[in-house]
Amino acid sequence: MNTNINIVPLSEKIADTLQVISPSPRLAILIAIGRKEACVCHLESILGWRQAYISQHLMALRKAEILQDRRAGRYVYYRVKDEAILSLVRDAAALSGLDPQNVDLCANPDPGPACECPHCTPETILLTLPDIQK
Amino acid sequence: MNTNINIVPLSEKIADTLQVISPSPRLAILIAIGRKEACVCHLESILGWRQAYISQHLMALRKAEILQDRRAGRYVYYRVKDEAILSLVRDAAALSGLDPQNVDLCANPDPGPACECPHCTPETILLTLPDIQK
DNA sequence: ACAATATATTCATGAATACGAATATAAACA
DNA sequence: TGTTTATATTCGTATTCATGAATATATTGT
Repeated sequence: MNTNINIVPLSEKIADTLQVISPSPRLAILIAIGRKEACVCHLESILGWRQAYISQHLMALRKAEILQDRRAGRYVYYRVKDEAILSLVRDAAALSGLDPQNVDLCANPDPGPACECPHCTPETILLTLPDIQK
Repeated sequence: MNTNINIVPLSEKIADTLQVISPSPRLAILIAIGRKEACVCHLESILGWRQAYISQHLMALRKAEILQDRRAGRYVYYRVKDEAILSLVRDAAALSGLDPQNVDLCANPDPGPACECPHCTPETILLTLPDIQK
């Protein structure tokens, strides 16, 4: 069967997507977001990286239309547009000799008290918290 | 549930695999090989690239244990060790807005008369062919 | 032994990427 | 309005990668 599809342009298009997500900081961000949404301070707390560094990678992922952002006041929440990305990351984990379930287990963990966004600390709780790390 | 799995080393391990396969020349090679095996001149014929260029990428894929090689006289045949790699490439194609079936349709096409390896031109046919492009 | 063919490997150079530092922008607070 | 907080963006530099050119190695043919 003769096709009009040429391998070279096909693989270039596939490469465009894979090369956006394959740097490890971006994989970490995608896994950290998981199937929920997360804000930048959330990601800072989970990953322990500088805000500007995270923002740079968010910018690349946003530009590639892999992430969708939603602003709520000062906070910006990011969500993975297509869960197939996460599925692909799990498959890549399996290929790397890892248990794909570990990717799910890592996904969007509780960042703990370091993250004070409304998402993690609803107002009613925030008002009662002592002044920590301020 | 608290896990011992840290996102950062997990994503670094996944990145190791994804970064080996995500350059478009390597994707093209993996697709060209498909679920069969192919030799270097086969790939030359299909992809239209220089032999040394293809060999460099084959070396990287071999080093990452993604490809398995088999020598038959002068000819070296390459095969994709784990079909999950091809599955992942198909998924990446879908994410890139392509029809994953197109990846299968491209896989290991007939290279035509340019490839004279025993694989493509069994001896009985080779003996009867006129002297073309020699 | 030498030549031809198939393939692998190394090195140099230019391009692309990674990341830190600095700074800009937006929204809320005093 | 100015300050604070959350986040985005730009630029520079070091590092890594991509690829061409040259060459080395392995096998077969004469």
